[in-house]
Amino acid sequence: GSVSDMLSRPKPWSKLTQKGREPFIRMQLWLNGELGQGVLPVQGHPQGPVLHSVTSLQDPLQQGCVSSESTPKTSASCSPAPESPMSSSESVKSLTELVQQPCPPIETNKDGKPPEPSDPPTLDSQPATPLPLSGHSALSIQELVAMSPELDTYGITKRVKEVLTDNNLGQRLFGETILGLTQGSVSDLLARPKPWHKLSLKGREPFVRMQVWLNDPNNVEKLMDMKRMEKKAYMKRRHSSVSDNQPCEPPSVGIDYSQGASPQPQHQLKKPRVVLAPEEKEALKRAYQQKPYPSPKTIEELATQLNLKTSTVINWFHNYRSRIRRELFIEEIQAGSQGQAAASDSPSARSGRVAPSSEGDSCDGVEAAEGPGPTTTTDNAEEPGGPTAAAKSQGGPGKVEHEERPPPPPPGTPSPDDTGAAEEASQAEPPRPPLPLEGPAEHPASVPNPAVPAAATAAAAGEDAATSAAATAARGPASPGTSAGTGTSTGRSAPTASRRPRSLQSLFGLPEATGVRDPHDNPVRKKKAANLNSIIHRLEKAASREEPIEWEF
DNA sequence: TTGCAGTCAATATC
DNA sequence: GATATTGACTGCAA
Repeated sequence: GSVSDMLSRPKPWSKLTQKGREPFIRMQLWLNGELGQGVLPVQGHPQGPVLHSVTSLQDPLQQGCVSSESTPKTSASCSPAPESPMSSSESVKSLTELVQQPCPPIETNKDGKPPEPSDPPTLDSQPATPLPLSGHSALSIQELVAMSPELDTYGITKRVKEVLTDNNLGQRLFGETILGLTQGSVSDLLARPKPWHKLSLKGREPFVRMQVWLNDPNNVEKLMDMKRMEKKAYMKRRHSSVSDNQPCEPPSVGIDYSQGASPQPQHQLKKPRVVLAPEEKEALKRAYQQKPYPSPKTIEELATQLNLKTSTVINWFHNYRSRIRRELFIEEIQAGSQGQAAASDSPSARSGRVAPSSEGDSCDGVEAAEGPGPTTTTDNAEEPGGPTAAAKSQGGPGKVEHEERPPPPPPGTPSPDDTGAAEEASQAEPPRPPLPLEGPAEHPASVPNPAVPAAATAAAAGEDAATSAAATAARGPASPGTSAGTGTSTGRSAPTASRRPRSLQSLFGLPEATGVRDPHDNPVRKKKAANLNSIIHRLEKAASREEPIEWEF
């Protein structure tokens, strides 16, 4: 709607606000074929080295960026379409420079304004996560992301972890300073990176930042500086509060409820965090096992029986589905890097070969071949074969076509209706059926994978290991080939990667980042893809047949 | 409206 | 104190 309006009734430049000018600049760049080429330093800081690159073309915007600094707090500034400057053609050059030269992650504060001691918040605190990346950088990073070649997320996080631990740098510092994310997010990201092709543009951002950071020869040094400054600030603050005889503020440098003088009300407004009891979780898992996508009614019942808010139940299901998916990605990666690293260029494989330094550790205990097991009722998820198998089986196809479909009937699973499950759940420790929650309860892989129910089923149904493996391996590249592709993100990435400018290559220069992805020149891969497609096709058919009965198991 | 991705931030665990 | 986990929230897309 906005586009339509803009295209049919463009306002004169002079009447546009800075923000309003943005789309036009984008259009102009797009027309020039420049959009995306120029990039600001990821860690763009006020005095970011490349800032100039953006100027020429859009002065106004440039200012916008600057001004945006005043509102950088909200993650919004960092999100999708922040006021960001565009980059001009020359920025391409800057981009390269940027990446090759030490980018100034934390500088901002260094000279200009060191992180306020007493107000450490400025930089670290505040959910102002995006602080580190003020306005312009925010946008540029997006461009960068858009043009970025396929990155080996697994390898990147691995290296980041190494660097951080080697240098005794914390996730919080790194996250807030370099990524603009909180510690929890960083932890999650580092521990469970999603494969590049599964990431949305926004989701890729942190990885691009990490890559750029890794390429910065002074990265560690800068973080160290930052760390020192923080410490100093903290000491100072502590000192002053002590001398003032006031209760110390929460030491957390980064948090700042203490902001302002009225933390009180805030505290009161805070809702206590809900913590689900183990039994409740188990019950939910069981319910999930039977119905990953419960109907509102079911949710209602579950909530009632577990004495939870329905929103809590809803959230739980959302989170659980999504986290399981993540787990599977990881397993897939591990399995892939171990199994067919050489054969495919799926992210997993790539991660294996890419990071030579890190190579070899990615996989452990994952048997390439799995027994009949993937879907055994009892789900020996803990087994090496279990998760792997699950991951594999669900690998590409499922996600591809049936991602959000109700999962296939868990093989062997009786078909109690969800209510029953809930009931069961409500009873503290009921003698429950051999559901996967048991031992491996926590093991996502043991649960029907929401992401790829169909595939899982297929696998269970007799997809041979090779096929499953193929699914996994072919996943990345194969998917695009598939009619459905791997979902939107994949669709996005592929084309992008293929037309990325050289400068970007240099940006992400590392061999692994070069996105050596040519699904086409690998016959094996093709074969696998074909295989996959046929599986998907069959599954689809089967699925549509089942639909009428509502996937009620 | 529903589901998802991405995050935050409180809390648990190491 | 650092890191991991997880319930909740936001924004977006179908």
